[in-house]
Amino acid sequence: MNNPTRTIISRRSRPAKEPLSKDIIVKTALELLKSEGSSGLSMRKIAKALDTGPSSLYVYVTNHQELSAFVLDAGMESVVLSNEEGVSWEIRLYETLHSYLTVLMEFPGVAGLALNTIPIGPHSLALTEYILERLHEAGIHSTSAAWGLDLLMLYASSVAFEQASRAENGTTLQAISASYRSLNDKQYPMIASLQSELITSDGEERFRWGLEAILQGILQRQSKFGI
Amino acid sequence: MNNPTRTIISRRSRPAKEPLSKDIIVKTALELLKSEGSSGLSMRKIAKALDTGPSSLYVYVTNHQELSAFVLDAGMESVVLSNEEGVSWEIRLYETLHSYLTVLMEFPGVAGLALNTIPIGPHSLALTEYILERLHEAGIHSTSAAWGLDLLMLYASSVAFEQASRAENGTTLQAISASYRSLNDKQYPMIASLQSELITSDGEERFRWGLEAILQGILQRQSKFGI
DNA sequence: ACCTGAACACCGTTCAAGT
DNA sequence: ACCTGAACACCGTTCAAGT
Repeated sequence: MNNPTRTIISRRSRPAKEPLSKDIIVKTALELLKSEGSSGLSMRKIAKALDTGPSSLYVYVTNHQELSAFVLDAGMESVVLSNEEGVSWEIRLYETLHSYLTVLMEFPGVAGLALNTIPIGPHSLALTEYILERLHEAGIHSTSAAWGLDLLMLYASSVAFEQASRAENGTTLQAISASYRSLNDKQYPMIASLQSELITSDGEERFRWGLEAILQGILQRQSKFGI
Repeated sequence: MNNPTRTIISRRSRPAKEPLSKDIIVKTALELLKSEGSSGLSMRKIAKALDTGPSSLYVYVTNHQELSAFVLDAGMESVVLSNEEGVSWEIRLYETLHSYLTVLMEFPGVAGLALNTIPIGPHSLALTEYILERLHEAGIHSTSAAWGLDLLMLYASSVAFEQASRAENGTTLQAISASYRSLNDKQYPMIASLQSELITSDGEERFRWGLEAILQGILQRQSKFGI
């Protein structure tokens, strides 16, 4: 098959422009999202990055919202489903959701999509399946498992969304603490007395705290009511 | 001072246009949000509703984001802080957060703002103070109270946001259940087996379930670690 | 079958000019 | 001090026209 006389068949001179495809559109969109934040996810910018006009994209994607759903799922590809041997379901769940959070924060804008979009792409489904497996291991079944899944993903997504959108808006912690400090402590005594606790933000520890609170809540509700 | 000869001084003929003010801008914006969804919250539409050009708004508001923050707080005015006598902190908290959820869903778009924006307006602060009071009653203090507050508000806001944005996108429950039904149950056995539970959606009951799970989680973490 | 240009109906924001 | 018009730099989407 490998005829030596045809050695220099050379890469057949590629057309100046590679043809478009859903795949490279989604990939380009994801890169733009990473480099420019959620304003990078615009039909026009994606088109420009691909050296074409916005109308060209509509051959591969029916509208901006559908593209967003694809981008979300593509982003989910890099979530690591923790699968070490001999590690408790709880730790594996935490590690995985932490990875999910990290991915969402790496691509600002994807977090918004995660709340907007029904996660039915293959990578999202893999994550969903994984979480349900861990809950099953924990003895959480049926309605508790379904609603618990929802609660856990909602938690991680909204933490990421809150974080990302405040970062994009340039909301500094200082601005928040300044506004709390200026409060009338007669009118808002609880807020005033909890000032420093409200501002504290080791994100990592806080995220874990919330996750464990939710998990314990789910477990306890289940054992109490046997739902 | 009241000279009878000047009786018919009459309401001095008002100018054809009432002067603008931050107040009526915010009120108009809130109405548009209610009637048109989150796309109603645009400088141009608000201006048109006030029969002026968009540039006029910038006298009273520095930009769209600041206006959004005002609108969010104005929306919070109608949250009912449950204050019946002899009712447990838990029920009062549930009722109040349910009212918060209802308000957020009545104004689609406000839910997004609640996640975007630091809630430092007077009505938001009143709600914050109220929740901290109830947590205090429940014996939840310090870091647990601060983080618990955050978790509860994040929960209600994100449930509303998810609901509202799916409503705006026209995502039907049927679409979701159809996509779950079409799944390969070898690849996603857990999802397949929990199909009906995943789709179930008595919003009310589900919201309450999540809220109680979170509260129990907070209470238990506190008693366990004494944070 | 795919790509393009031009157009339509929108955005937020600025700024010189008017009263 | 307030309001206006016009402009700038953006959006998503459509559609007739080209290859």
